Amino acid sequence: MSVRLKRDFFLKDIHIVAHQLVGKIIVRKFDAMKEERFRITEIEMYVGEMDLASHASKGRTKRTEVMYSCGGCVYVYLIYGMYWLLNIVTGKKDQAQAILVRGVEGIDGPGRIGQQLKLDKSFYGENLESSNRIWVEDDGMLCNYTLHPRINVEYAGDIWKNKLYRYKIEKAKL
DNA sequence: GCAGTGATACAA
DNA sequence: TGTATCACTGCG
Repeated sequence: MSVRLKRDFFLKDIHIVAHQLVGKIIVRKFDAMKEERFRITEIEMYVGEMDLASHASKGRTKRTEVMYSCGGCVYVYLIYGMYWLLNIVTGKKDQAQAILVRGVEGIDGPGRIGQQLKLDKSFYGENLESSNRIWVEDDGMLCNYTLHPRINVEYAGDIWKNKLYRYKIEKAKL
């Protein structure tokens, strides 16, 4: 029995949402016939404007605008001209928190997830509570996870690049 | 180890 | 207008 997560799940502080999001299921409906499910195995937190690794550290721009809306929206952006990365906005309006989905079951790597889920700029700002093509479900599975530093954030300075903001599911629990 | 790739942000 | 940068991947 799988239940779609409502907006209030994402409105909590990012630290709470992140540890509850590990093991949840991303559902991507491609058309009437095709609907695929992916259990989240790895995520990273970007905790707000003060986080020097976050796009929001540069303030509000056209690209980061959706990070400033309240939780439950999708933030996608194109990186290196090739890959659409999937993020989920959390917290209250103007907190600028977002969680990068770095791995799901069967797909390792944020760029590959974007390819597999056929993401593009039209997903920018998509509402996870009401969308008919992408949402998140809870099937009740509880997962343990391990903490690690984030990847490719060398530019963020000693304090922020070393934060244990990457959550990885324990393989044994899958 | 590093090329490929193009939108974005900011300087000018 | 130009250009430096980039929350990555795949092929050496």
